[in-house]
This record gives sequence, structure tokens and C-alpha cells, in this order.
Amino acid sequence: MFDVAVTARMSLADRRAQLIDAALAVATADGIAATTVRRVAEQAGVALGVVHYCFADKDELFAALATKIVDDLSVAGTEGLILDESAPDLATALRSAIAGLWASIEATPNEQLLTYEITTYALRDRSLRSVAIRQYEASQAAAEALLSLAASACGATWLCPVADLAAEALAFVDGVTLRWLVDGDAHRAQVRLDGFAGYLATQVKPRRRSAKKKTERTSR
Amino acid sequence: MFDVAVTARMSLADRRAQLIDAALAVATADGIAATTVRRVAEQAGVALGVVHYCFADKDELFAALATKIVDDLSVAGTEGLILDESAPDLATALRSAIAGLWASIEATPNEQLLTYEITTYALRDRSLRSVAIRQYEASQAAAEALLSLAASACGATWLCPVADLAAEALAFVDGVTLRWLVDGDAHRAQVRLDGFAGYLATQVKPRRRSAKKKTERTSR
DNA sequence: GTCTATAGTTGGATAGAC
DNA sequence: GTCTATCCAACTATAGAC
Repeated sequence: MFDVAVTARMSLADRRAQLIDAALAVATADGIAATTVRRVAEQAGVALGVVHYCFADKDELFAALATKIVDDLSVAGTEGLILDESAPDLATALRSAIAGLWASIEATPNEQLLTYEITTYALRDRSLRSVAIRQYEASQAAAEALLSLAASACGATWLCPVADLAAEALAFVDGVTLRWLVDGDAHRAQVRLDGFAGYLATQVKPRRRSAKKKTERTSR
Repeated sequence: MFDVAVTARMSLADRRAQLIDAALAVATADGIAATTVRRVAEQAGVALGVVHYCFADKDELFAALATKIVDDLSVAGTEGLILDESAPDLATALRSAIAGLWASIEATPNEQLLTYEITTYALRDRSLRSVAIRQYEASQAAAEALLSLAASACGATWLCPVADLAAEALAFVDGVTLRWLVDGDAHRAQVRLDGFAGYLATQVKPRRRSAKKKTERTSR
């Protein structure tokens, strides 16, 4: 599992990246509680002290790990959230977008669980709170972008602020995902999300050809 | 902080209860990760070994703690979820019920956070999975009971199975609560929940005076 | 500048005293 | 039956070798 040159020297930046990847692997597999400095070093195939050379202490390693998870998550979320511009109507477009999101969630249960762990961990640690906040801000921005795009693609406008709808959608997806992790019922989760997509599609008023209110906000 | 008789002897059952309370106090204040056998003993004012005398190992203590949290939670949830039978209509009744639930949530942020921690902890530990499942089953039953009662009090029937609506409501409350823990915006959380109550009230068909379909299910 | 060997701390568990 | 004193393992962190 270790590379060709076992004792290969590496730049600090490269080592850091390697160790964060190792930490992510351990955390995904066995959870935050099992993610010790030792296990990270072991996973990366380096000596224990190397980790402390690259990171001031365990907290710094965890902060880097949390940041990486949040970044990866927003990438995965954006990849899963694809809008089908050729959809016949808004409801269909939203349903397929949420179905895509769900597919990317269902394929990565351990990563989802880890996300919740990181969130609770960050909430207990005052210095990591900002990471949790960034996590939600990134998801929020992605959700808003999708909803705005979906509505404008169908020539419709949302009845209430996109930010509110996006927040509701995120909360619902969060809750459904957590429950799925507990009960393992992927089908029900899918049905619930699909129902929510249908509800969202009712929160819209159809296109108006008059251009008198061009100034109203389309996104935030 | 310790009682009158510092070295008071106690029955095993009483000690167990005392230690579980102590564990709950530590976990609520500082999180699962900080809940060590030592700190629990300290909090209870007993020697370290006493905990190991009462519980086979840390896992058993945690299992007992998780069970207690789930039990406490379902009590708190049922107390928060009070249906105002004198409400003029279903929407008002649901709004006030959810407002009551939110009040009990907002008053106990640390307990809510602990609940998420326990859930993720239980999901990582195969032998504790059943506790997480029981937690959701209890919430689900309480939510179903309230929705059934609310509808019948207004002489209406739900358009889709109560179990599905209850699950959606729970997921939404879960997601909104988690987000509130992160961003601290209680007002927005309240508005979101209120909006959901309004949505729920649309998922109903009004009373029918004809008694021809008395056999249709009213609850599960 | 990078890594090894080692020190120091904390936590879970137990043998045996009372 | 209840609790104290002690042990051992695992963890974080650092001094100093290369």
C-alpha cells in the first residue's frame, strides 16, 4: 500500500495533501472518533512524527480535514445537481435534478455520515464553527443557483425568495438523508424527495411577457 | 456538589441511574467525545472503578446513555407537541403544535446537538444501531398520532398516508434544527417550520358527511 | 528541511482491599 | 457487595538525529 520509495522525501505541501487524504480515508471508513494521529500516519505509510511536523497539532489536522470535506462536498453536490434544460416543465426538471442529487447521496453513505459527524464536531469546537457555516453557505449557494436557473429556463418566477426555498430544500434533503442512514430505506427516501420536488414546482408563477419589472431580483 | 454522605453506599440500580444521569450531564455540556469514564465518575462524585463495577465496559455505559437520551427525547417531544383542540382550523392547529415543538427545541440546543451526536455514534457502532432506529420509531409514532388527531379534530382526512406525512415533517424538523444549530438563526427556523405547517394543512380533504366509507383508515 | 526515537499524558480496565 | 489503588495501552506532542 506504500509507494515505491518507502522513505521518499516530499515537499511540505505534498505531504500535507497526502496526510489529509489519509485522514479522509480513515474518517470515512471508521468515523471521526477513530481518526487519531496514529491511524492517519499509518494509513499514509509515514512515521507518527511526520504528521506533527506537517500540522501543529491534531486540531489543525482536523481543521484541514473538515475544510477538505466541505470542499469535496460542494463539488459532489454541484455534480449531482444537474439541470436538464430540455425538460418539458419545471416539475420534471426539478424532479430529475433532485433524483441526480439523490443518486450521488445514495452512492456514498459513509461520506454522508461523515458530513454529519464533522458538523457536530465543528459545533462543539469553537474554532471550527466557521467550517460548519461555510459548509451550509456553499450548499445554500448551489441550491439557489439551481433553483434560479430552473425557473428562468422554464420562463417562470418563484413566488417567494429563492433563498428561502433553497433553505427549505436543503433542510428537507438533510433530514431525509439522515433518516435514510438510520433506516436504510432508500426507496422511501427517493419518494419523499420526489414529493418535495413536486411541491417546489407549485411555488412558482408562470411566465409574464411584460417586461415592466425587470429590476426584481432573480437570485441573491 | 457531592451529597451529604460522600461515601454513601447505594444499590446497583440506583448507582446505575446516578451514573447515567452524570453521563448525560457531561455529554450534554461537552459532547460525546468528551464523555469519558473518568469524567462521568468525577461528575457523579464516585471513584473511577465504580463505573466499571456498574457497567461491564464503556460501550455498555454508552448504550445505557443512548437509551436514556432516546427515552427523554420522546417524552420531551410529546410534551412539546400539544394539539390545541379549540383551534378554528387545521392550519392554525398545526401551526401552534409545531410552534410548541419548536419552543421545546429552541430551549435545549445542547440536547439537540447531543441527539445528532448519539445518532451518528450509534450508526458507527453496529451494536447501537437499534437505538438509533428506536429513536426514529418513537418520533414517527408521536408525529403520526398528532397528525391523525389534528385531522380528526377538524373533521378532515389526509390525502396521503399519515405515515408519509409524519416522516416528511420529521425530516424537515430535523433538517431545520440542524441548520439552526449551525447558523443560530432561530427566527428563520421558526418561519420555515411555520411554512411547512401551512403546507401540511393543504394535504387534507375536508369532512364528508356521508358515512359510506367508514372503513377507510384514520390512523395506523 | 524532513523525519525518527522517545517522552509525557490521558483513558479504559482490573486485582484485590474493605 | 462496594470501592480503592494500580496497571497497561493508546494517544498527542517534542527533542533532536540525519
